[in-house]
Amino acid sequence: MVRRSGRRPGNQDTRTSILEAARAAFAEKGYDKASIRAIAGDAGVDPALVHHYFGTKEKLFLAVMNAPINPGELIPQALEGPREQAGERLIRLAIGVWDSPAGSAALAVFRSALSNEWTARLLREFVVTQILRRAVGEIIEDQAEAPMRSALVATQIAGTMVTRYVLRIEPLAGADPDTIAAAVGPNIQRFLTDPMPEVFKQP
Amino acid sequence: MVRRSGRRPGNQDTRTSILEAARAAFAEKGYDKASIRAIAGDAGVDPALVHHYFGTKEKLFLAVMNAPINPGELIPQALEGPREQAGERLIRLAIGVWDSPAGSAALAVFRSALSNEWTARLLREFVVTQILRRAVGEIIEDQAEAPMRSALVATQIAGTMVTRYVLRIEPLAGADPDTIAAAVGPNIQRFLTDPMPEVFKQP
DNA sequence: CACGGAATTCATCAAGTGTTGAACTCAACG
DNA sequence: CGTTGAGTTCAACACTTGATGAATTCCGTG
Repeated sequence: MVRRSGRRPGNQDTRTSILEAARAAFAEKGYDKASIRAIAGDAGVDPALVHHYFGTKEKLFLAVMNAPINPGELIPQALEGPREQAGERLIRLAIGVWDSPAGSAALAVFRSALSNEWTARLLREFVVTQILRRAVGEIIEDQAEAPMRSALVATQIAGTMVTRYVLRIEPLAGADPDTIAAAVGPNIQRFLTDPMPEVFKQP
Repeated sequence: MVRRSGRRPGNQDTRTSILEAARAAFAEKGYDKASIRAIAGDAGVDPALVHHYFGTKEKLFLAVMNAPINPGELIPQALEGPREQAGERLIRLAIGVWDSPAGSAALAVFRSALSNEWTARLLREFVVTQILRRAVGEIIEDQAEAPMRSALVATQIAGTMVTRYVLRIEPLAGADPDTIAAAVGPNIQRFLTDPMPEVFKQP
C-alpha cells in the first residue's frame, strides 16, 4: 500500500529546466565558475530550489553528466567496420558527439576537469576505463601495446577537441567534420595499427 | 640628478619569493582558484604585500608569465635542422619546455586558459602569433595551407601536453621524452609536409 | 471542503575573495 | 640627530559563493 496525499510532483519542468541551465552553465564556465545562483537565474527559479532537487552542487554536476553521456551506445559504432578506417571513424564519432546537444555536457566535464581536481579524476577514469580500454583497446592487435597506443590516440583526439572547442583556434574551429576527419584520421590510424618501437610493450 | 633618500630596496628576496609561490600556485590551481592569500601564505608574507609589489592579481599573473616564456630563444631551435625531422624537433622542444622549471609557468597559463576567459585569449594569441605563425608557419612550404596545417600541428602538441601534464594519463605521463618523440613526431611531420586535401587552401 | 505534503520563496549564515588605506618599522641619507 | 620613504603589517570593506532552515504557496487527494 502506497499512501499518498498532498501536492503531487505536477510541475516537473522546473527540474529539467534547472538541469538544462546547469548543463549550459557548466559547459560555458566550468564547474567552479558556474554558480548555483546563476544557474537558478537562467532557469528562472530560486537558488534554494536547486538544492531542494539536487542536494549539493556536486550532485547537480553528476546529474548533468549522467544523463547524456552513455558510452554503451557509442562503442559499437566505433568497433564495427573495417579496421583500416578505425582512426577516421573514431575522430568522426568524437566530433559528432561534441557537435550534438550532448556535446555541451562533454565540453562541461572537459572544461571543469582542467581546473578542478575531483572533476579531473572523474574525466580521467571515464576516459581510461570507458573509452580507451573498452573501445580503442579492442581495435589494437597486440594487447601488450594497447595501453601506450590508446594513450597516444587520446592525445590526438583530446588535442583536436581542445583546439576546436575550448581554445577555438581557426581555421580548425570553423572547419567541417569531413575535412578534420580526413586530416586527423590517418594519424590516429597510425597510432592504432602501424609498427611502433619495441619500448611500447608493457611488461 | 636622481635624488634618493629613505630606505633602500635591501630585502629583495620577498619579491622573488612571491613570484615563485605565485608560479607554483597558478600552475597547480589555475588563475581563479589560486588565491592571493594562499600565495602570500606560501611566500610567508602578508597578502597586502603582494598588492604592494604587483598592484593587481592580473599584473601578478602577467609578471609570472613574462619571466620564463621567451619564444625568441626557442624558435630558432625549432627552425634549424633538416625539414624532414621538424615534427620530432617540435615535440621534443615542447616536452623540454614543459619538463623544465619554466614548464610550471606553461602549465599555469594552460590550466588557467581553460577556465578563465581573458587568460584563454592570452594563450590563444600567444600560440597563434608567436608559435604557430612564426615557427610552425616557417616550416610549411605552401603558405596557403599554413593556417590549417599549423592548427593541426597544434592539435597534436596540445593534446600531448593535456594528456601528459594535465590529465596525467598513463603510461604516457611517465614515459620518457624519447619514446614520445618517436611516436608523435612522425604524425606532426605528416601535418607539416605530407600532401593534404585541396580544401586546406585558404582563399 | 480540509488537510497533507511537495513545491517554492525568503532571509540568513559562514567562509572566502580581491582590494584598499592607514599605521608601523627601520635602514640610509643629509 | 631628524627626516625620508620603502618594506611590512593590520584591519576592514564590499562582494560572491554554497548551503540551511523556517515560512509560505498551492495542488491533489480523502
